[in-house]
Amino acid sequence: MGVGMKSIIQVSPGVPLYREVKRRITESVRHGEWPPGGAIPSESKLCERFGVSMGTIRKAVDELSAEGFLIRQQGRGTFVASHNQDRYLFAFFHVARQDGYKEYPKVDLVEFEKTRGDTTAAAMLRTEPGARMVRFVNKLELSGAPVVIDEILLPESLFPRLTEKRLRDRPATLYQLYQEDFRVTVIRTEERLRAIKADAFKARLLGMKVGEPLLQVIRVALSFKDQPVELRYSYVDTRRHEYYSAPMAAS
Amino acid sequence: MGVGMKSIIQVSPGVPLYREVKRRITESVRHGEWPPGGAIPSESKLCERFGVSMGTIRKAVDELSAEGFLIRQQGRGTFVASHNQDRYLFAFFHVARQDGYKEYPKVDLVEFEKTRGDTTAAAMLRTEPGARMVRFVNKLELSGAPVVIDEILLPESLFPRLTEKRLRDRPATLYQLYQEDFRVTVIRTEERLRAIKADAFKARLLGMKVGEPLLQVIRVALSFKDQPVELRYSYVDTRRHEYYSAPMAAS
DNA sequence: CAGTGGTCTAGACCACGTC
DNA sequence: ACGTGGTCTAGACCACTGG
Repeated sequence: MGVGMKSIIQVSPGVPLYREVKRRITESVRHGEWPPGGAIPSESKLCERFGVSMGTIRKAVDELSAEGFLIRQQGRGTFVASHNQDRYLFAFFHVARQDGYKEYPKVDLVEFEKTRGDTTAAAMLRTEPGARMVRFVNKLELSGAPVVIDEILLPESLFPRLTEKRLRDRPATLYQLYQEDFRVTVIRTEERLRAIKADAFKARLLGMKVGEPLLQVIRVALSFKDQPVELRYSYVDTRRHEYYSAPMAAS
Repeated sequence: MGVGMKSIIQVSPGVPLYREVKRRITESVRHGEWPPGGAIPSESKLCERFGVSMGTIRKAVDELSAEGFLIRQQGRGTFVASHNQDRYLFAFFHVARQDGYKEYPKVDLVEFEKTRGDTTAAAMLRTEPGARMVRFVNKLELSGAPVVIDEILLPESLFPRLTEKRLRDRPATLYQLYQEDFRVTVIRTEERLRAIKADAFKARLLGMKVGEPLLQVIRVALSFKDQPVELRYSYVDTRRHEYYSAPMAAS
């Protein structure tokens, strides 16, 4: 049938239709039309809505679901990914025991303050230098023993009125809290790793000697359009645990 | 048109056609019909060959190219990924200077022996315990200073007659050597990381003090069907460099 | 059973590379 | 001009989920 009838939606020349469909779907989610965890319209409904054919809808939804943003379930529908789901419990937590056993950590808030980001933090979070930040430190225990310290920096502009109390209420995961309380959805992360010596503060919290090796993970969490939303320094005691890197594909 | 005419290729019920097409394409590459770096037949040719429609071919090639196994180039054709390409130089080398500068390391072979794998190595490489292995150690220099030590274990069954001389000839990358000399193609890797103390051997090679923190990367390289083909222990001096983890998607 | 996503077809035109 | 992959259409049947 070739190009067929004209589509309802307009795109600049050179922009594929399915990209515009992807953009519109993410827009609708961001604007709250379809909440995290909820279903989006069926593929045939989306055809009508956007005036494009099934194949185009499928290509758009295929990619969004490969990016982890939508979740398809045959026979049920397509859902907006939510951090409030089992599948997310270990998606961003990569520490496991050396024998491979994975468990979810018990989290304790040990510090909380409002501060201003230094130049490094401002650069990594793409805020102006000296922007207001929320800074807090969590201690993570596995099988009752402390294994990880997380130092977390959030731009206050994205997380207004985040309180110490809210963090002490033990949200299932931080990224779920970001999503539900602040409509900030973490899509992916970038990480850099180093081996460092434990300082007095970390050694005390982790029950190790000063100077012992510690795995440092510098993580930037990114939302839509690669906007950085969280800077996190993790310190992992790898005497009995390991850090699992995501599988590296050849591409 | 619905199910249309019957396809030439047969599949067990429940196995999608495009999966069978994927399997056949990888088979043809593995059997040497289309060499790494070479072009595979055009999509229309593949339609005839497999007796399926373009859409099905495209879905198969889409996935193989997302897995990094094929490379599409509009207007030119589709090629079998080869480790002998610029894009691969940093695909599996994740160490960069702290300011983000990336360079390709100068490699020196410092040990080479034929040995037998211990139980750990045998388990990770899925060989029988005590299988013959080739073991060698490389020292990697960046900007003239040693930064990484690689200890590499290969099952001799996959790499027969690999000689010390061949490794000293400075192949562009090891994975290129595996591919060209032994038809072993690395598709992806799995990595686990720890922070450890430098021992005397590593401290000497890296020009650091014994006991200084060192990043250990335990990597298993996998080929088709997730067959493990290489076990590598990397030790990275992260005083001036960092280890970049692959981006973590939400899925 | 009706509705969803999953697979598949047989075409068409477009954008790009090469000659 | 020609062949490649990239996009898109308008359908069809299949497999699964839920009432």
